[in-house]
Amino acid sequence: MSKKTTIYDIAKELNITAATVSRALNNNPKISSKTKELVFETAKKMNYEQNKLALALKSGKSYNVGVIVPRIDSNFFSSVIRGIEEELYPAGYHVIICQTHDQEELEIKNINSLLNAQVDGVLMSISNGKLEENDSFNRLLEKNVPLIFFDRKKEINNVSSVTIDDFNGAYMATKHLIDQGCKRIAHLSNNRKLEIFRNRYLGYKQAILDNGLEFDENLIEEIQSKVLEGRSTVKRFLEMDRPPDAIFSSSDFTALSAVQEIKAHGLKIPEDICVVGFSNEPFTRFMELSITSVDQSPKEMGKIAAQVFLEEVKNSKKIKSEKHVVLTPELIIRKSSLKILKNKKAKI
Amino acid sequence: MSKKTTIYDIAKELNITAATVSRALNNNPKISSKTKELVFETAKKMNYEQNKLALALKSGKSYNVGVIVPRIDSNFFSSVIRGIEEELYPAGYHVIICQTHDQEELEIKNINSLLNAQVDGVLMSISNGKLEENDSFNRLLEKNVPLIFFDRKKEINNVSSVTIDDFNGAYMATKHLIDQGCKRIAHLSNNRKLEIFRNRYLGYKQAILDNGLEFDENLIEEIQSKVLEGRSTVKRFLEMDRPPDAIFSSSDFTALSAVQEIKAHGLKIPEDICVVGFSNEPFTRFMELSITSVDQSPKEMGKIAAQVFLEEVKNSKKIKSEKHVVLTPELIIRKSSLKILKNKKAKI
DNA sequence: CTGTTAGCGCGTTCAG
DNA sequence: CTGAACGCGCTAACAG
Repeated sequence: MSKKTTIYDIAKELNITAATVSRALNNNPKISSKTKELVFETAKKMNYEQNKLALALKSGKSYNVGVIVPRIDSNFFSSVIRGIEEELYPAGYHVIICQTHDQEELEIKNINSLLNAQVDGVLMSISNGKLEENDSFNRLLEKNVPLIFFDRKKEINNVSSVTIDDFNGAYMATKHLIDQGCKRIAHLSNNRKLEIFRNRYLGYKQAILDNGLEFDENLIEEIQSKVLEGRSTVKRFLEMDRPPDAIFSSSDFTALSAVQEIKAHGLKIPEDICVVGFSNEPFTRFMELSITSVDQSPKEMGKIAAQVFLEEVKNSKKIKSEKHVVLTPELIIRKSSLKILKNKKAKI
Repeated sequence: MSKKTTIYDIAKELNITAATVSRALNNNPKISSKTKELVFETAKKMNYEQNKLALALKSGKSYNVGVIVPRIDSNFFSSVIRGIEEELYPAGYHVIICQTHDQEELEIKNINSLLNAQVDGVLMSISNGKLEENDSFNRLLEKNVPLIFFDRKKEINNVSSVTIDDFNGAYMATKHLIDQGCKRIAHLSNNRKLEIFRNRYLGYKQAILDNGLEFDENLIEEIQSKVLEGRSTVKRFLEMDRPPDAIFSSSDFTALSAVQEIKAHGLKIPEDICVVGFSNEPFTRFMELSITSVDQSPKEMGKIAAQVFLEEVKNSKKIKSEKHVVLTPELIIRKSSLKILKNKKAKI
């Protein structure tokens, strides 16, 4: 109701200029401490609050940062966001969260909207599209809007990224299955045009080869990470002449569907077949049959992505240089893959 | 890199005034269609894009709307948000999502931040705090920022809300358990200072009383909706002299913990004890032992909340009037409570 | 140390 | 139908 008080109001109150008030409020050293005090006092008294919009117009900065993720209802992404928030709020930034639902058109729309909202930067995990000639990234770069990828990245000049070592995570997971005595390990993959899934595939493959197991293309399938779609693939696996004795999934959600399908077939986990997922979603721990998974320290990832952004903003004048942070994944071993007791160090 | 083109640039290009350009762009009827065409053409040619910040400063509108939820990694809230987005994006608004993590201090901080960001409205589901003398809501109202509650609301003058009929949802769920032959139905409640949990409690109670069952206070416990906290309570229930034969939980997450604890005790679901949750989170469907739950049509809820907001903005001059939309919940019956085959209509 | 002036980009009178 | 001028709230440049 009551009109917002501006620096002019408090200037009039004190018989000084708005400029002086502005300087005082910004702690400009050229202002006498007396007037500063006075200004701060009456500012408080009059319930003054800085108009961010005017500041934004003037400075060209909106203090808004866009975060684009495939979806927010996976613990991985919501945790990354949490990390970003924790780092960015104290720095005075706001976070605008957008979802692509893995649709490229939405991704482009989101980028345009954020550009339109004059965001100071964009932190994103790219969507699962064809990705061939999507130039929306370039539009960001043209406008000099810092862009930082996390998790799902793409190689672009001058664009920094924060990821985990997906190759190694997959390698560890597969090696663990091999250590458990598994000989035919299937892999539920995902769109391998995305680096993360390609790297998980490669890590899996390397572990197979390094350990003298047979590498069988038939045991690999590229599916969407939807719970239901995974089941048919697993069904096919189980009905093979030589079915797998383990499944390494590049997603916890497909790992879940694998568990369901395996049980439906009357097989036992981990006795008949072991299962390992990826992401360490909370449900993998809470299930009665807990699922082994690879943790990606998502909150940490978000924090670091935010830090990289803040640095880029600070050094905006200097020549941009890419920064690529790679976090180390951790294998969380649970029931779904634990055939052998830890201390036995069995050798099959 | 290249300076953004403004209406001045395109004015100079055409030897007219910025004002004319502005009017043309806004389809002001007083502009000749010829100049309009011309303006639109060159605007496109010069890659003109409206500076929202300037517009915001001028109009006092930021075209940003704040959405505050306890957390985003529950399907319920992320679906509500999805609904809000679908309604608000086409109207030119952006959505800033904030999480309270059920901490009142964060709630207050979020409101202040949003206020600071000059949002045009706030849609929120209140947090699980003491809630006694929290005046941050009033600060919104004082500044005439439309506030709309969804799901978790609070009675405040001039504040609209969108909720489901929690009483009835709980009543239906409890009645269903009674129809299944259950006689001692426990209730996992939650902070009953929040209307939703109070109403679910009341619906449960009413169903018990209406059907001549014994209402036993010992079978009710007010817990946080954390998976782990629930287990100890269920443990206590199961170790009673006369343990319950059903559990109605006001949250799917505690329902999940109940299932785990019951299984750990070697009891069978639904034969020995039935379980019903609330919210219809996806995992209730995907679990091997699927859980009966009450669906809250979250996306619909989000859409309606957004519509109510848009209306309030449109009629900002008129006297504000509260609007309270109450959606009808739906009981989704699954394995965890299905003792009796549907068609038998048994009567115990 | 502080006042004056100007401009960020837009919409909106008020004239013509 | 269109131009000139102003103001939104703030900061930065230039004076003094």
